[in-house]
Parts: sequence; structure tokens; C-alpha cells
Amino acid sequence: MPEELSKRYEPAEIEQRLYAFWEKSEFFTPLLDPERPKFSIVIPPPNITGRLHIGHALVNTLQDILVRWKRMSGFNTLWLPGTDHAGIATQMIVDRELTRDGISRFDLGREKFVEKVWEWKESYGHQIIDQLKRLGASADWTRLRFTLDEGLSRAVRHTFVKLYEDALIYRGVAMVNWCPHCRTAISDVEVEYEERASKLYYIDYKVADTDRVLTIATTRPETMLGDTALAVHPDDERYRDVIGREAILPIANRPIPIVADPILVDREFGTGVVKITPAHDKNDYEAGKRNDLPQLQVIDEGGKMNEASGEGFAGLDRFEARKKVVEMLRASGALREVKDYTHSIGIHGKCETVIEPMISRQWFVKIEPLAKPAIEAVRNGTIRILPQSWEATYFNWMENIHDWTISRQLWWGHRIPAFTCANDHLTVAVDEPASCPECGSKELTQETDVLDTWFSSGLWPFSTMGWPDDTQDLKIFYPTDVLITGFDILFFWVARMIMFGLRFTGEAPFSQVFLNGLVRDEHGQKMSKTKGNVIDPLDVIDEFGADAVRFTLAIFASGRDIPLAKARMQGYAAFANKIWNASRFAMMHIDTTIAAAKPIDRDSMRTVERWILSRLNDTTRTVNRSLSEFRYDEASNAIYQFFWHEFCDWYIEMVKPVLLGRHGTEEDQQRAKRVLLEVLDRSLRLLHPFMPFITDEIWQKLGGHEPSIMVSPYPIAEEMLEDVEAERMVKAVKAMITKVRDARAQRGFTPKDRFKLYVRAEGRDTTFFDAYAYLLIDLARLTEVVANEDPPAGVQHDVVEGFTIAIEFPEKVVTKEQQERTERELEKSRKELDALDAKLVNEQFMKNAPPAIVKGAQARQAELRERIEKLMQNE
RNA sequence: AGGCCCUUAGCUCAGUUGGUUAGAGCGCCACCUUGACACGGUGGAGGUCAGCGGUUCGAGUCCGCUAGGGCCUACCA
Repeated sequence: MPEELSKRYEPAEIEQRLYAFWEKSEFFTPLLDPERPKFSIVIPPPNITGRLHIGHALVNTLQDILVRWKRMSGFNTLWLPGTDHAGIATQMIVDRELTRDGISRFDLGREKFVEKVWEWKESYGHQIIDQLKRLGASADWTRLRFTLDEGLSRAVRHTFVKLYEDALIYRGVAMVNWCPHCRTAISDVEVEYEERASKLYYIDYKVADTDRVLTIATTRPETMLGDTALAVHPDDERYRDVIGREAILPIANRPIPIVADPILVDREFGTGVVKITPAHDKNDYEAGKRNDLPQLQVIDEGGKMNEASGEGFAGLDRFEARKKVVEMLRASGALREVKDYTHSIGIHGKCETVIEPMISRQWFVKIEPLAKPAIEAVRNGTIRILPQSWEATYFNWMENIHDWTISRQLWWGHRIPAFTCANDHLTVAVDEPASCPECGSKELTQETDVLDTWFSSGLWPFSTMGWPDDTQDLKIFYPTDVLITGFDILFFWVARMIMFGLRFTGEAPFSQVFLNGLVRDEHGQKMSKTKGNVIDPLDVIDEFGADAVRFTLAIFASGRDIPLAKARMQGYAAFANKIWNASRFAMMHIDTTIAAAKPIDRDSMRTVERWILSRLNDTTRTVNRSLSEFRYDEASNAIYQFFWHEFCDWYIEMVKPVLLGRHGTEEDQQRAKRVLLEVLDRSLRLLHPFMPFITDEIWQKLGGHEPSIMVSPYPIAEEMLEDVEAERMVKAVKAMITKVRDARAQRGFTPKDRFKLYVRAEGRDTTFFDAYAYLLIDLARLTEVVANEDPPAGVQHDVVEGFTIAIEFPEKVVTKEQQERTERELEKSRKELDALDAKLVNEQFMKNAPPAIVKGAQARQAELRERIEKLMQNE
């Protein structure tokens, strides 16, 4: 006998207790059994600096649903969790803490600082993991990894050395994206472009030894201090005569050459003359190399003007310098014009600082040889990216990919395993060599730069399993099956994992990638603190329960962006309560446990029982199919509709007369209890991946074979449970009941008022009425149901699902609204019939349409004719 | 500039390979404290599927154009 439940579902206590139970029971840890079919997935490692936001909640809910589904479906399932050291972000946080204490990291020195960051990590780095647990994430915490762990660090060094030996990593001087705030180089993908309102300054440059003046346009006048040439298009008639001459750089009064460059200069744009600053602009850098121009750096690593920028400028911030340059130009009359101008500028996403292009010595990955097989893997279907439209984006990026700047001038991260000896010989090795292999020098210094964080996360699917060692985990769980992550890190992370995975393990690290959309607010706006529309997952878990939050995220997750509203969570919290109460009702009647229940004798079942099992079966099929296609929305919606609107609204109501002893035999009641338990049990198991807490709480009380629903088998659809006849019959009964309720309401009667119903079902077995009259009486609240008998004159007829029905109301109270509605319905039916009539005499239709469609149309035609006829009799 | 996506009920969205009467949640209106649940029940209103054209026996669904919106990529001074 199951225990009783409280009247309302209270998630807080239950969630905590159950999660502890699951974890203690080691349900999250798979077996080391290579014989069993496996399912594996790795978490997109959240930054240790992170606090669970709604995006994390989404991506981890989606993973957990998949993982719980697969685990219950018999797969030896591993969800491998971990965190990312997040180089810049973490360093910034600890930096800020130091600033608060009045010191800088430079006061501490590198070693002490890194120690400090580790301390910070120990104190705060697990916060996000605890928060994932609140969501119900069933990851195997015994395998928790961190990108800076010794094991993963070794994998990183190993990779670096391999790539270096294969000449795919090189050190070189090039123009990179430099963040003056973080004082480090960053890669192309880390630069975000923003449209900003700015100014376009037109500046006059005098041509030496002539009267000519050339006007150039620039958005960055301060960089003119580093100009080393002007450029025009070689075919531009206007400027042909000045090519090869010199221009005088205003302010600095320096002569600079005027060169011809067809690549840099667009004749149509601006004045057709361009200033060239090879040290502070990507295009100019290239143009400088083409034209053999000197590179004059005028801005330093902190974004301040340096000595070379000239007297009065050195030490000035680049934006201050801009103002000063403009002032001076204006004063000297060289500033011809200033126009408003909107253009996109590069920003460092982490700190919002405007990127300064700089020439510096960095480490790079030669990416093309890695990209090629990665493109091929997606092209030939080894890896599928879903929704598929992302594949185009992937190809577009991979085919135009640039070398990857992997060195960072930070202290927190994987220090590049490159060593330079006193004689300047470079050695790259996994472990620090005792002496220089070339000259034997013992004076070795390690490269101070660290690696881009994404370099280590790019190895995540296999570094976390123990690579480069040949471990059990790798043998059993690699490659993984699916990767679920946000589309915003397709380039940062997914592409790099594919490249590294193929290169180092010879296998694609996963066969499917599901990219989920962005969580937005209810009006499709991006969530942001300034807009005040941020939904904090921890708050809503407190408010509505983790199950409701998960379900809300799931029911929207089709791969598109998710418009999230608290109202929806409230709705699904209500759903949880509905589940709770339906179970409560069931438990009031069920007198056995799942484990002790006898198998159902299917032959003895009545139509409504066959119907609900048929519906459940269909739902089961939909859920399994949808989940295999990442259609979380479809899957969750199917269960929701089934549970609430078929099981609760209809089946429970239909079974009440039997359960409460108003109808049927003792045997009927026993069977009804058994079916009720069966449907509840299977529904809960279907629901479990979406709503793990409430389902387990109830299910454990129902006494299953296993200690928890999460280790019980997931339902699969069975062919034999489909029952077309039962579905048709119940559909008709439901329609009749609805019709009666509607007619009653339209006439202004309340549910207490009971009437007599006449049903005409020509040619049907009258046992139908013996079997179902009680349902009509009970659910439609009738006095009696009379079969195949004419009602007294004046009683109105209607036709429902092939049955003619008539309700005997005490008097003909037909309101105006009622009359109008009937007329509207009649009109609609006539229109539809006209269209059908036309269709069915159309030879083309009869010839081309499939027989089932034609048959359907004919049946509909017959029904409409009868309905119109009956409705007209009423008038 | 190139690419991708979107436009269906008041709001937010589903709608499989074209096929009977276009659905859901919330919101709205009316009624109901019926022995699981008022976080509930019952019934109802509400849509020329952005517009135009085409293919087809048949188009929300396929094709083209137009309008509006979003996203991504790109070195436009």
C-alpha cells in the first residue's frame, strides 16, 4: 500500500534529499564494462569564475535529459563533467581582488600570483558545480576534471610538442589583436565587432615641393603619428602625378612617400587617398609589407602613446591623443572636415576594450592542415551538426580560417613548454630538459606566455579521459556520442575539438553536435543586467522547483532561441502539482506496489482501458523518436498533453465511476486499479528525464523493482498496444460528452441540471450503450441515455462523430447567441460541403489523390450532409 | 558585401515527406468550491498562416519576387 501524499507538491526538501540519495547510490557512475552498449557525452566545461546563468541551465538540462533517457534505455552512460580555468576571466577577478587590497599582481610576482589564483579556485571554483547539482544534473562527479589539472596539463604539453614537431605550431612576428587592458594578444574569434557612432576626419597632407594638397579620411587620427606613407590607386587619374613623390606628415612634419597600392585603395571611397600606419592597422600592415615601408609603433602595450609618437604625446592614452591630434590639426588648418560616421570596431569581448592591432612576437597554430580533415568530417557525415543550417556557417568559417594566435601574455594558464638556453637555442619539450640539446647549456628559461584557454578545452573530449595514455575510459567511452552546446562557441570550441580530435585520436570526438539557441526574455530580447530582464536559474528553482525550470527549458528547445517567461515556469510548476495530485488520487485507490502487481490480462480490458494504453503507447513512441532527433520541445509537449489532457482530464474521470463503486463489478474495479497503476508508472518513467525529482519521489512510493526510477527501464512503444477501434470509440464518446456540456452551458443551465439524452446509432451494436451509457451519464451529467428511440417533438438534434444525439431540455431556452452560433456553424458546414462536393466531382482529384484521402473526403461529405440536414430540421 | 534564419490567435511559439475541420501554453469571456488538484474543472470567443505571383487535383508547407525583423561572417580607410 503506497503512502499518502501531501496536498501540494513542495519541491525544495524533496530535491535536496533525492539528489543526495542518487549521488550516494553512485547512479551517475557508469560501469567499466566494454561489452555493454555505451553512451557518452562531455560537458561544455563552465568557467570556474562562473555562476550558473540561464544559458548553463539550458545546456545542462538538455544534456541531463539525454543522459537520463539513455541511461534508462539500457546504455552504460557517462556524462563527464568539469570546469575550465578561463585564463583571462579568472586572472581578471583575482587581479581585481588584489587591487582592492591595494597591490598589483606585479608586486606579488608570477609564482605567488598563480598560487593566489589556485587559492581562489579552491574557494570559489566549485560553486558552479554545486549549482549544477541543484538542477539535477546526473553527471559522474567522481570523474570531475579541470583544464589545469596535472593530467590535462600533460595532454596540453604533449599536444603542443606534437604540433611543433609537425611544424603546425610556429613562433613568429605578426600583427595580432592586442587588448591594451588585458595586455595580451587574443585570437581573431575573441574579437567582437560593434557598430559605433564615430567621426571621420579629413586631413590635408601637403605634397613636398608642390602646391598640391592630398586629403585623406581617417577614423583614427592619432595613428597618423605612426604614418609611414600615403597610398593612392595606381590607375587613379587624379593622383597619378603624385606617385613617387613625398608628402609632409602634419604635426610631425616628417616626409613620407606616396605609393601606389591597388589592393589597399578603393578609388570610390572617401578621397581616394589613404594614410598608411603599418604598425597599427591590419590592412596597413599588409600594405606596408607590400611596399617595403618601415613599421613605426607609436602606441604601447597599455594603449598609451610611446616615445616614438613625439614630444607632447608620449604617455598619453590613445583616445586622449586623438583629441590632441585633432586640436592641433584644427589649429594648423590641416583639418579640412569632420563627419559623423558609423562603423564597426573591434572590441575584446571579455573586457569591452577597443582592440589595438599590434605587431608582436607570438605563437601560432598553422590551421589549414587541421581544418581540412575537420571540414571533410562534417561534409561526409562523420559528424552531423544540428540544426543542420549551422553546417553552412561551419564550412564558411573553416574554409576561410586564419592561423590561430595561441600565446597569451598572462600568468594564469598552461605555460608554453618552450625553453631557451643562454645561447638562444629553442627547445620544445613535454618536460623541462636538464640542458640544451644543442649546446648543452644548463641555463634554460621557459617561455613566459601561456596558451589560449581554448587550446586546452579543444582537447576536452579525450584529455578528460586520460589521453595521451591508453586508458580504460578512452577505450570504453571515446569517441563520445553527442556534444550539446551553444552556437556561440561553434568556432571557439566545437571546431577546435573536431580538429584536435581528428589529429590526435584519429577519430571524430563525437558524431553529433546539437547547438542550442540563446535564452532570451519573453519578447525575444537578449537578457542583460542593464535591461533588468535577467532570469536567475537559482531564483526560479527556489520559486518553482528544478523540475518546472527544466521542463520549461525543454519544451522550448528545438534549436532556436528560447523566449523565456516566468509565467511559463509557473505553468509547468502547476503541471508538477498536477502530476502530484493525479498520483495522490491514484494512490488513494491502488492497493499494491509496482513490484507486486500482477501482469495485466489484456484480453479482459474494456475499451477505455485499451484506449488509454493505446494513447500512452503512442506518446511513448513520440517521446523516444523526438529525443533521438533532439526535439525536446516535441517530446516534452507530447507527455504534457498526454498526462494532463488525456490521462487526467479524461481517463481518471472515466475510471472514477468504477473506482468509486458507482459502476461495474469487483473485477472491473481490480482491473481499473491495475491499469491506473500501469499508466502512472509508465508515465512517470517517460517523464523522468525531464522532471527527475517529482517523478522519483512518487515512483519510489509506488514501490518499483529498482531503488530509484532513474535506474528503471525507459518505456518503449509496443505495437500490440495500439488500438484503432478503441481510439475511435472513445473519441466519439468524448465528443458526445462535450456536445452535451456545451449545449447545457449555451442554454444557461449549470452542471447540476441533468437531462435525458437520446442517441441514435443506426447499425451499431447496442451493447455499445450497455458499455458506455454510464460514462455519458456520469461525465455529461445526464439522467439517462436512451438508444435508438425518437425524442419528443421539438427536441433539437445534432450529429457528432457519426452519432445523432438529442438532449431533452425542459423548455426550449434558446438564446440569441445560441441561435447565431448554430447559424454560423451551419454556414461553415455548408461552405465546407460545397468545397468537398466540387472536389469529389473533379476528375483530376479523383485520379491523382491517394485513395485514403478520397475516402476521407467522402466520409466527411456524408457526415456534413447528415449534420446539415439535422441542424436544419431544428429550425 | 556574403551567408543563415524568421514573419501562423492579443502575447510566445508548434505545424514532420504538400492531403480531411491550422494546434499548444499564457491571456480573455462565461459557468462551477463535483469526494486528486482553484497551481483546479467545464464550455466558449479569437487566425483571409506578412504581401504578390507561380507549380499542383490540392499550398501554412514547394519555387520566385517584395516588405519587415533577427543572427553570423568580413581588413571598408
